Amino acid sequence: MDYNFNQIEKFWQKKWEEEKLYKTNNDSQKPKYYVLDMFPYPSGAGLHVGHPLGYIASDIYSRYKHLNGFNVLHPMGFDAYGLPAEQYAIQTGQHPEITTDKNITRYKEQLGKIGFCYDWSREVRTSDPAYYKWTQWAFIQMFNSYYCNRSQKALPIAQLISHFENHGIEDLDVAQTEQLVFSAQQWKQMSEKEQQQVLMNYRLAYLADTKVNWCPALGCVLANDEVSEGLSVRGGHPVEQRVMRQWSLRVSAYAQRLLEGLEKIDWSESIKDTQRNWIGRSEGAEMQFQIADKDLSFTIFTTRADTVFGVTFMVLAPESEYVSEVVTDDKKSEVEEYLNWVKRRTERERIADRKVTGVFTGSYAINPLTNNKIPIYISDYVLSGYGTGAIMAVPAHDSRDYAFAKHFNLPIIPLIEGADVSEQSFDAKEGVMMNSGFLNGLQVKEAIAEMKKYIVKTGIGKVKVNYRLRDAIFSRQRYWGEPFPVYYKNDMPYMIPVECLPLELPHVDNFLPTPTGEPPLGNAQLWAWDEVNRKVVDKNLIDNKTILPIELCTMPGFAGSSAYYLRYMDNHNNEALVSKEANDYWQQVDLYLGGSEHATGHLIYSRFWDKFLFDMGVICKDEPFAKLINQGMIQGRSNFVYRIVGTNKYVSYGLKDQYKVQPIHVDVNIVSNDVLDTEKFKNWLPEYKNAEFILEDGKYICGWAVEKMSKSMYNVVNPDDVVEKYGADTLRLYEMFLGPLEMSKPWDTNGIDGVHRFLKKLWNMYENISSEQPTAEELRSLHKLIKKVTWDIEHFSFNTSIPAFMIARDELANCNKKEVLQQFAVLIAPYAPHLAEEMWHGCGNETTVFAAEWPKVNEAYLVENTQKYPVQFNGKVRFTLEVAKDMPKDEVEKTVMSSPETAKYLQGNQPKRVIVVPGRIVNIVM
RNA sequence: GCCGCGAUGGUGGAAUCGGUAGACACGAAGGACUUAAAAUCCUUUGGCCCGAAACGGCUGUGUGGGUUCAAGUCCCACUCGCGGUACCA
Repeated sequence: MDYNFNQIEKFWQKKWEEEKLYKTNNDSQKPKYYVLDMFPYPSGAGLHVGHPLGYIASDIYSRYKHLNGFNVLHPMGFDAYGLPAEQYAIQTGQHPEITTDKNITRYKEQLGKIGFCYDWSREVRTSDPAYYKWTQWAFIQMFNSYYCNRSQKALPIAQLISHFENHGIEDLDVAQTEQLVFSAQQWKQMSEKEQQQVLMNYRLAYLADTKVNWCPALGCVLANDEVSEGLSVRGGHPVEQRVMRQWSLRVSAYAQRLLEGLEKIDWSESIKDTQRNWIGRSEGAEMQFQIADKDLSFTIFTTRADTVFGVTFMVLAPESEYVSEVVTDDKKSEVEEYLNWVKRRTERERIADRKVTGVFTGSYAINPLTNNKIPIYISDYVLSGYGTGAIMAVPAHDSRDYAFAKHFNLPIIPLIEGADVSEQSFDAKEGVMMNSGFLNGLQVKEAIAEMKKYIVKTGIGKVKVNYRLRDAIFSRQRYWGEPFPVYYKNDMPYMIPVECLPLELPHVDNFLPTPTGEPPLGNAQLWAWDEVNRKVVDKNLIDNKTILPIELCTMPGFAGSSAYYLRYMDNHNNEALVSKEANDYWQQVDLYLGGSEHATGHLIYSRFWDKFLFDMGVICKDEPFAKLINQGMIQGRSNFVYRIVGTNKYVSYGLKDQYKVQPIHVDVNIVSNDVLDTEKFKNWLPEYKNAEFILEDGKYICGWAVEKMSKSMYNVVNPDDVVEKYGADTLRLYEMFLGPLEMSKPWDTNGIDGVHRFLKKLWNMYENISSEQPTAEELRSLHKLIKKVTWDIEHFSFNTSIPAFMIARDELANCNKKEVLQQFAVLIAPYAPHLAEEMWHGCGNETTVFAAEWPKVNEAYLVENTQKYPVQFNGKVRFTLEVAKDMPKDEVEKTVMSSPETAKYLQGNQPKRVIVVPGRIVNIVM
């Protein structure tokens, strides 16, 4: 009988659905295991063959865990809000809701064909009001919280208010935007609005004027992780710096916990390193520098406290608040000119053009250790957002300060013995100090510690830890996102009552900003809040007393994806994000699979969000994902034909050097094993209708290259086509066979035949099954396979299992014993579930293979009677000796030494050493 | 610049604890079946050398050194490629 995979797969997919085979319950006596894929954004292009790679891997692991007796949660959903649907809406007028729904339907159809064991009853969509209700709810909780540095956790803002009432800011150690100073008395005298403004300085979700990445092309603000080298990650549009009133999340408050948390999760070192760099902890000191002839000082941050004796000038960031106070009258115009120039420069220009620029303020500071007067400059190489926006410059030991000093002809004082600073600075943190008063003779590390002590003792500064991690800007001037549960009264934001959630996204017809420059939500008619009746009303009714305007921005993409893993645990709950019971049962994600491109975005925000909910007592784990695996990207493999320039003739790859040719991308779907189907090519596009070919060996061979998988390269391979042609099981097996899961690799359909042939052969084994007892040899093959496949799955080494299956099939080619074949079916069930069902049923089982039990290795079957020992002389293998398996080490040695082969190689000499590695090898050193 | 990862036949890759490198698959070559093709099956396939033949010799995992009885694997230095990040004081 033929292996009719299409029929088989359709049959089982239908059956699984009818029997609700993959529905998971929250109450089970079994141990739990939670496997999660990063949910996709449903793009209009549909899935290409690269997308399911991680899904297949997680599906294999889920099925394996299930067969091992775990209650496995393996859900799927959609990150449905996002820019592309909105951009599409602007171009076509199609409402994003419609296109998104259409795309999701398509995705589910495509995923369904691959045979995943998702529990679709737990599906979530970020754009579903029942879902984003909890995104809005979490935002309100953050608004109503502050972060206490002493207890290292988020606490209710009410506690902070009561502190203010009793003590003002005295004895307060909390995360804040800026250091405010007021007493309890002053707090009580503040107006309601003033108090609200003060609280904004502490809330975990806060509204503030912030320097933001503004992308004019997208008409929208972007977070730091959404910008790379001055361009937007999505679309590659230029980004500029702007100050705008924005919502932000105080992620920076959690910097230390986000850093420490990395120690207890099983993620790859590379992704942990990326997060460590992004958090950017640096230990140093803050120091006060007095300004000469003025009653004013300013603070700098440094990690090189040891170099204060070499400070020969100071530099302020152009945006520094001290600039205006420091500039002398005669320098005013010059400074203003410079500041304007800096403002005009785009972020991209600044990065591309690193020439030294700056301007002298006319003022001097006093070096607190040498008491020298040192000039204060302004330059854009100092960033306002890091540290205090001001630095002490040590040209001898910092390359940036060095370049600046050379340019402005400022003194350079070397501080480390033997360091030659005539050509460049000496940046390394090592060596012995000199020219440094009481630090002379100390090692750099000792000097740093010594100077910190001095700074603290004399009160000119304090020890300080700085983080690079910034607060996340949370407003987007966009339509297709979660609405903020916020309305404005007296120009201050207020939260919509939690009982009134969700605040549903209103309908609009125009997705562009309003003529007055407001975000697209400004086009919504029903977008005002009736504070008395607690409902959304027409915005024409706004009277700023009881009918109030609602926030017009929406939340960013990462809002909905930050806590979705919790919602799967209990997705129909309308009373809570997740019930206590559901969360206690599922705890956290045990295995999370997804791309490493989310290292500084989603994977940071999710950890932050989780820690916050943990602080609130909503959930029981303070890390969301216990183990993370990053599957590699699948790149495209493009094919080329070579047109002879100026003709409609195409020359085969091997002959192209004889002509002047132009390579042209050709659709990979009309090429097989790099051989072009010339007839299909002629019909592919009108321009090739009359194409002529110069063949080699009767074939047209195409060239190839690895490129990104994209429409314009004609190298997109659609999983539906592969399923149609080879079946889902072949696709699943082949994607795993392609190489190690975590490595990036090009999709190359060459070779899929081999895997398909294997499944065909496997299928043919399941005819005429007998209930005879298997032989020892057959049991050995089977148990070798059990051992190998078990090890592979446990170690996520799925690619190496497939050869093992192939070898075992070859060894068992003539075995038709039920006992062997049905265990084989269970072993391959995670990889090729449809065929496994057929095999399982072929063995006479009534249940589905999903209900089977994972076979256990019986070591006794693995024992061989004899063992081959390769005998090496000085590392080279000379012959192989077969001895009894259980022969002890010294017996092996004796047997080897007394063999005639050994005598031949020894030629009467005594060996220096004989080494027997148990069960492996004999090494004779002459 | 800094951080991380990688480099093995014509190709994808295997070698899991330092123990016979090249498993498995693709491709290629030759053969069987067939009027023919497809499908299927069999043989060969890192390179070089000797030979009538061998279960013969040499060489071989980016480069150069080292440790070891033994190195693709460990150590040092370097080259190239990929990914991330960048005036972070």
